[in-house]
Formats: sequence, C-alpha cells, structure tokens
Amino acid sequence: MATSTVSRALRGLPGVSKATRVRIRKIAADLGYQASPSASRLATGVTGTVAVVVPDATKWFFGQVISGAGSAIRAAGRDVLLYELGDSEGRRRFFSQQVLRGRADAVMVLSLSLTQQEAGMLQALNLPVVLLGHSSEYFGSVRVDERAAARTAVGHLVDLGHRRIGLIGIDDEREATAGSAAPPSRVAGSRQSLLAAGIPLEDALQQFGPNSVDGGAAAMERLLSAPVPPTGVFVSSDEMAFGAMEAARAAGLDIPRDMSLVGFDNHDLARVMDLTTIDQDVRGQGAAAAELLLRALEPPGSGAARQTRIINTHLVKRGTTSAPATAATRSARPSRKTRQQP
Amino acid sequence: MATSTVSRALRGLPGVSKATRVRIRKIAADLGYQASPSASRLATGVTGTVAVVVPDATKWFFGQVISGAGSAIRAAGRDVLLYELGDSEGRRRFFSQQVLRGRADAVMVLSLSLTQQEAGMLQALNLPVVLLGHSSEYFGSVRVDERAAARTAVGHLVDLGHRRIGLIGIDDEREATAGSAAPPSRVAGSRQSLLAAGIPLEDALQQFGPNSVDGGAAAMERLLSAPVPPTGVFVSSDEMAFGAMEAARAAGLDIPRDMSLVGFDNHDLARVMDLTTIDQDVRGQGAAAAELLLRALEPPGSGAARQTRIINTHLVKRGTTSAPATAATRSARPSRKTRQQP
DNA sequence: CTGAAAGCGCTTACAG
DNA sequence: CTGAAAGCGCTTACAG
Repeated sequence: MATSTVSRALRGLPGVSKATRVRIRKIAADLGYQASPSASRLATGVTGTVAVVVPDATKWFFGQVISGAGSAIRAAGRDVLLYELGDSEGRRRFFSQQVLRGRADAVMVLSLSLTQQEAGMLQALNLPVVLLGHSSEYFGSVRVDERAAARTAVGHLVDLGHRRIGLIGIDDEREATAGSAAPPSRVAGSRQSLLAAGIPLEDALQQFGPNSVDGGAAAMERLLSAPVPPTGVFVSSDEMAFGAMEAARAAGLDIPRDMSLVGFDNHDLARVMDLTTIDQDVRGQGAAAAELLLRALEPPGSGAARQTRIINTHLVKRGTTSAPATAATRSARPSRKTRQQP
Repeated sequence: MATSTVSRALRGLPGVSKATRVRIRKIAADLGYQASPSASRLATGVTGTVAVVVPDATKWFFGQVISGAGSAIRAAGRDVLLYELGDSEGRRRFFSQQVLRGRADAVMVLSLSLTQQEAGMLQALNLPVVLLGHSSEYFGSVRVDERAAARTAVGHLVDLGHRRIGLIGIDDEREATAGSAAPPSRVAGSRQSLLAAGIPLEDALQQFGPNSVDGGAAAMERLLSAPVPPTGVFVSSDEMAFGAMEAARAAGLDIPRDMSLVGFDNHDLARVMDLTTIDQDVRGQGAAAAELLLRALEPPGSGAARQTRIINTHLVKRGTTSAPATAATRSARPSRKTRQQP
C-alpha cells in the first residue's frame, strides 16, 4: 500500500479499485487518520481556506455576514479565516503587508470603499475577491440596489405627506471602523426621491456620522437644531436610527407624531424598537458572496467571482412612521408614547 | 546565501552576522518575499493559528468575544480560525471529526456546556484549550462570578422592595445555538438571593427559553400567566430582556411601575432601551481568554492555559427598575410609558 | 490498478 | 558565522 494509493483512495480520485479503496478507508477510520493539512497545502498550493475581512466584528451587520458566509464556506468543506481590521492602523497594516499571502484561496471584503492602492494590493494577491456592500470595477460584488432602497424609504415618508425630510448618512472617517461607509448611492437615491417629489435639498437636513447608536443620536441632535427641523428622517442604518429615536425622545418629541423615522437593515431589534426600516437580507448577502467565491474555486472556475449580484430589499412598515402632525393636532393631542400600544 | 541563512536572518534567530542579516532583509523587502506559511507549518508543526469556536456569530455576545479575542490574537501575530457550530448537527460534526487537527495551535470554546465525550475529544487534540463562560475541570476558563452577579441583580430588586420576583433563564436545548446555555450557577445565585431575603421559590416564577428576543418574550408571557405574576424579573440576557420588555408592555404593563426588569450583559443597546442590567465586560473576557492561550503557546508555556480567570461584573442601574407600585398608586396613576422621560 | 520517486518550500541539526 | 543535507507529510506525474 503505497502512500500514493492511500492518498488517491482517501480523496476519492479515480484509479483505485473499489476493494482497496474500501479497505484503506476502513483502516483510516479505525486509526482516526487524517491527511496533514500543512503537507497537502504545501504539495498542492491550495489552503482550503476563505478569508473574510471585516471592519468590526461587533457590529450586527458583520455578524450576520460572517454567519451567512461562514456556513456556506464550511458546508463546502473549507475553513474561515477571520480578519478584523479594527482601526485605520489595522487597515493600513492589512493592505500594506500581504497578510493573506499563502493563507487563503479566496477573499471576501466587507463594506470597505477601497482606495486605488488597496484594490491594487488585493489584485496582486492573484486570488478570487468578492466585495460585499460596495462595488468595484476590479472585483465581483454582492450588494443591494442602494438607490432603489433609498427611494423606497424616502418615498414612504413622502407618501405619508412629509415635506421636510431629513437624511442621516454614514461617515466613519474619524471612526475605529476603518473608514467603512454605507455606499454614497444610498444618499444619492434619497436625494433623487426628494427632487422627484419637488422637495428642495437643504444642507442642514443632511447629517453624517459614525455608524453607531451614538452617531445616530448626535446626527439627530444636529437635525433638530436646524431652523425648521424635519418631520421625517431616513437613517442609513438601524443602529443609528435607534440612537436617533433616543435623541428625538430626549428632545421631548413623540414618535411618530412629531417625528417619523425610517431605518436601514432590519436589525434583529428593529421589531422590538418598532422601527420602520428597509430589510436587506444581510445573511443572504453573506451566503451569496460566499457562493460567488466558492464557484470561482471550482475546477472550471476562471473568473466566476467577477460578477455583481444584487439582493432584493423591501420596506418593513412599523410604528415609527405616520403622517406628520398638523399644527392643530400637534397642540390638541397630549404628548404620549405610542410604540408599545398593541 | 544558503536558504538556511535566509531563514535565520528573516526570523531574527542568532547565528547571523549583522551585515548579512541587514542585506537579506533588504533584499526580501525589495522582492516582497515572505516565507510560505504552508512550508513553515510543515517543517515546524506550528500553524500560527488560534481557533475560536462559537455557537452563533450573529449574537451580540459572541461578536464581542470574537472581537476582543481576535485583536489580542492578531496582535500576537497569529491568525484567527473561526468555527461557528450553527445547529446541534454542526456541533456533533465538530466534535466527532477532529476538524481542528493540524489547523490550529490552540482552541477557545465559547459558552458551551461540554459533555464528557466532547471534553475528551478536545483533550485528544492535545492543544491548549480555554473555555469562556463555562468552567471545566479539564481546561482553563474565563468567566464571571455568576452567583455573585445574580445575587447583585436579584438583590437590587429585593432592595427596591420587590417580594414577588421572577426569573428568566437560558435553555437552548431546542435551539439552533447548539445547546449553548448560561451557566446554571446564574440561576443558582438568584435562588440563593431569594432565599436569603426569605422569599420562597415558586416554580411558576422560573421560566426558561432560548437566548433571543422571542425567547424572552415567550418566557415573560408565561410569567404573566402565573396566578400572582411577579413585580420584578431578573432576565439572564439582555436580548431576552428586550423581548420580555416588549411582552410586558404588550400586556399593558408599564415599566417600571408595574414591572421591574434587570438584564444581564450590558448589551450595546441596553442604554437605548434604558435597561437596568449587569455589565460583564464581554470584550475583556475575550481578550483574557486569548491571553491565557497565547501564554500557553510561549516557549516555557507548559500548562499556563489551565487557569481560571474571573472577570468583574457590576450593576448598571437604569430606568427599568423601581420600587413596586402599591395597590393604591397602581389604580391612582394612569398607565403611561416612562422610559423616554428624560 | 498499484507503487517508487521527485518535489512542494521551508527548518533544523550538523559540518566546516 | 555560513552552508549542504535531510526531513516535515503530502501529491503528482511516471513506470510497471
């Protein structure tokens, strides 16, 4: 029994008689023998590993992607190497040294707007790369139609009768999450929607901040200090929307009577917070990105990874949106909290 | 320039003249040369990788641990291999085949109450193992003093004057999270506290369910259907507490007037939900577990991983707890939502 | 269908 | 301090 025969038998390659295959497998099972990963890697040049690069593993969004992508990757018999960038220093380190070299067969990069050099470095790796949440001319990507989703969100506010509509966008430049940002098209889509409704854009009604509860609260506070504050706000993430709700209530506003809010994500807790939001099947996006990569790793898989897959979104109407209060109802009705009313 | 000299120079081993070391490093930098990980692994038997095993990467708790442990592991120049168990089938697969064999130098296992066989399999790996959130006679562990924390939580309710106190515990046996469970000692601590206050235990006031918003809501519904429902409840996780809040409000109760709630975790959103809870520095627990493992991997590191590290907890008082309403105030004051009142 | 041999790219005694 | 050689445990043409 030469090692070559054992190798072929265990991997199910042709050229081994059924009898010896069975015998070898039985012995291997009895002995608990497994081929050494390091040795196979060296011999084949294949690591059997997919790297998942995230800005911050503590964010709900990334947890969903890691889980969705991870289960697809594991189902394909491959390992998940997790790279968390952390801060901008971590991002620099990751992209300057070729950390992934020889450690993964494919790379998934989440929610990063890549600079020219960063894209170049990823290409130099000469591995299938798929982006999630952003697109690039160089790599495949999975994302939602940000424009359409934003139009739906803002359109919902317009349909309810709102005319002063604020926008809270993501801008993490001063943040630990390494410059991760929601696609600018999300903001662009909102603007389109406002213009289509004949609502003029106002700088004071567009605020940006880091993607966190506190970032959303701060942005809402800025919106409320506008000469004429908005009656409805589209917030680029649910976490920011939670903060915005908190800030609006702290300012004595009733939601949705004095302030309507639409989020983005359909976070696990959006239902509890009774937040109207855009669902964007984040887990599904992770799985789709993994599939693109796995397909690129299949035998024929040349550039199969270089595709764009668009995931559907839909509006989930909940209790944070309603028609704006008229001046009359505003003073007539006593301020009362509403979201827990069954 | 023999490969052996290059190898020594690049790894900073002694026995290389300063001149050649400098020259070799310069050339390597110019060429962007890096030693092949697969080849070094095969030659040394060291993978430079730490495996982190989690039941479910989408849970807030695990995201925090992954982040805290991951950044310590990465800072030590090692890679993070992420294993998400998913469902009980995934758990079975993980523990039956020796998936980690030859893929990691150390293993961190989160929030799993290990069976005898599972512990045996981990030991057979012959690698440093550290548990997080559970302890075991066989492995090192990082956790909080569950009993003390639970006593603090329940003690807070007792101090406020509550005498009918409910308990919501975690029991994921029917759940996808692979039997992850909060330590039984958390429940035990609560019971101690009740007994110390002279409050008899009642089965109807102890409910268990999966660690999720829905699990918490369902458990609260069961508590509310008790002959005499509790006026205060200690919930074993913040996510469950969010669900419990929702269910209590849906039943027309005002929090904290009709129902006080103490959670466990100090989840990112606990502040927004104004939830009184036990903070248990989850990120710090992850970092501590990583340090235990990293220390065990150091040259002298024999059984350094086999320690128990206890992380401090503290009560964070917020708006979901107050003295129980007396019968008088209960009918006198109109039902009103309170948490947003600044 | 089976086996012997070379090679993957490092590291580590061992000589010099 | 430097280099030549063996070895880590696989896989893959190549012979038989």
